[in-house]
Amino acid sequence: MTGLKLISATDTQYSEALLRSLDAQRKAGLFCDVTVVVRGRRFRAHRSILSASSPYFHELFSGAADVIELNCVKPEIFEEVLNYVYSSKIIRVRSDSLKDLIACGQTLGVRFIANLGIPLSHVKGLPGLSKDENDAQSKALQNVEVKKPEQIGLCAAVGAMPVITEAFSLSSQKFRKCDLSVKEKRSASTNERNTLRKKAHVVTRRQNSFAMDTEGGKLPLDSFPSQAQPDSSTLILPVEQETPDTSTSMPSSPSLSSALSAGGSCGSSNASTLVIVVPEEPRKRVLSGESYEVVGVQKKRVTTIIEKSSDNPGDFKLKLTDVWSPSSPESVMGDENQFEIDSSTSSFKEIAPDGEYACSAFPLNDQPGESGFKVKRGCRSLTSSPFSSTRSSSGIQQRRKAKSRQNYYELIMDGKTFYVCVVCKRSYSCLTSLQRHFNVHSWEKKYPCRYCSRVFALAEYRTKHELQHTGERRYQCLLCSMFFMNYQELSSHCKQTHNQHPSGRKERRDTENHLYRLLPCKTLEIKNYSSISDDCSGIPIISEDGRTYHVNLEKEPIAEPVGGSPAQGKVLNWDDIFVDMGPEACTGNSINHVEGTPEFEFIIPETY
DNA sequence: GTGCTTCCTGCCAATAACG
DNA sequence: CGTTATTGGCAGGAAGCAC
Repeated sequence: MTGLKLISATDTQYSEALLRSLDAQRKAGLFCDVTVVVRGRRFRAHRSILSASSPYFHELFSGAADVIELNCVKPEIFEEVLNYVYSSKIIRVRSDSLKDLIACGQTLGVRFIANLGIPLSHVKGLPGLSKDENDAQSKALQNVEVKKPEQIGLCAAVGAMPVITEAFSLSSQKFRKCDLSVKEKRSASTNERNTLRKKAHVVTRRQNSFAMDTEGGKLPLDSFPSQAQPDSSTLILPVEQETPDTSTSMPSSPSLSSALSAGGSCGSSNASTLVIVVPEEPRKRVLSGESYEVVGVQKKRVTTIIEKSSDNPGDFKLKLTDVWSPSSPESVMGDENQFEIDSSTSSFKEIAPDGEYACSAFPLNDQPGESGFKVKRGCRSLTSSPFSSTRSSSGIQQRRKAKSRQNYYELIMDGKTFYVCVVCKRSYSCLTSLQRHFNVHSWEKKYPCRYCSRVFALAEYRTKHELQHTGERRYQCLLCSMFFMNYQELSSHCKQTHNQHPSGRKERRDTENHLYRLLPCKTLEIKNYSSISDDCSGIPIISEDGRTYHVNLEKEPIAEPVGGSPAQGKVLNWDDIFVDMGPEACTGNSINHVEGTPEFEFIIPETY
């Protein structure tokens, strides 16, 4: 029985290729079995595709309808929806049509399009979005034209549960209205939807297909449209994922149209550029070798209005970015796919370095075994393009990001990119800051103190902590020659004793005339920290999450400051380290380096 | 309220890894 | 060897906490 393994393989390009093939068939009129007539304009399509993408059509096609007349939307809007259904991309849309597009997506239950109208306010730390401003903006966004889920039938009681509303009713008179607590709040938008809905007329539809009962009834789980397995007897409105689980969390999506209309409410300046993060359903991926699933791998689609065209005020560009992101730091790396939509052209610009749409030319990850093949790094095709220069520079970034773990969302506002932690939604202007921060969540690396049992998530925390053990005072006030252990002590001293800022600055940006000097850190000259890794040598340590680590004390000896022989051949003694230790430096049980116990205490930050 | 400690994050330099 | 990615130190503010 040895040597037998179950092999799983996933063709990650299949779905993309299949969709392209179906789209080609649609455009060629091949095998189309349904016609949608929108204000006299006919659209041929495949019943199964529409029904799988839209609960609206699913209900309609539950009957025997071959021809559907749909007058509640504009033909050009429906064409965009249809393009999305067959390509997963929004190819071209004018900003003044976006509201209609979102409304159409909500009406038809096309989640991606409907979710374009979810507020920005859930992203923390954005400039100009303080707590109060966040609240204010949230309130402001509720007043704009975009219909948030709660405004169209989502009440607090149901939370993230899908809600049956009359949103998909073709004739609202035939159905009872939802008795929801937020009735008043949604009234305005509901009326608007009713207006749209009443315009709709279906030539053929299944009888009683829109019956619903929300009075005390348990609402069905939403599964549309990505995992379209709708209950044939109900219609389900796609709703925002509220308060996502941190393990599979995704930030709530900012509102495209809200931001468009709100304009300068986001940030200090009138925002001409903003980004929308639209989450999709977490996907499960099967890795080879063992038949286990990585749950929580997420695909984020970042939609960016790059700029408004100066020529046509109504035109804008959309940049869509797909980011496959593992929720776990041990998960596979993701890739990132971008393309840019230019409203003034019929084509879109690729920003990704891939020759094809990024997702088709670049597997979901390049780890062997994931999909049966491996894309060698740097070998992705770079086809000639009029935007080659842009592609080149962004391609570098793409490759960087692809190499790094994608534990973030990108958020672009006013041309500035922010990186949002998928766990805590903090935003960072520097990707390195976020990557460093993420270890607070993942604890992928652990930084144990050499003198006690504490372990830190950041190397800097450990360094500062160890300075307390050694008592080294590196900060010297130049006015009174006193030494201090850290900047905070120095700063406090300068302000209290000398009534000056330690930088000696007159202005905030003045970096000259420091009132202190910083001595080299002797503590850190004792190199080769012990580290925790997955190496099987060394002392095994079982962390609180049940994983086993090994501390290699042979390779990375625990420092022995007293008479020890530090690495790198430099002999240090306490006189080299201590400036003025004093009795208080050894208080408590902080120093136990003699024992060198490998049983670390994991210090979980409160913010974790 | 005050003082101390810890945490956070933009910025930057050093180092490692890669092609 | 040049470029890119990673790591970690520093500044300085904010938050938390004890008193």
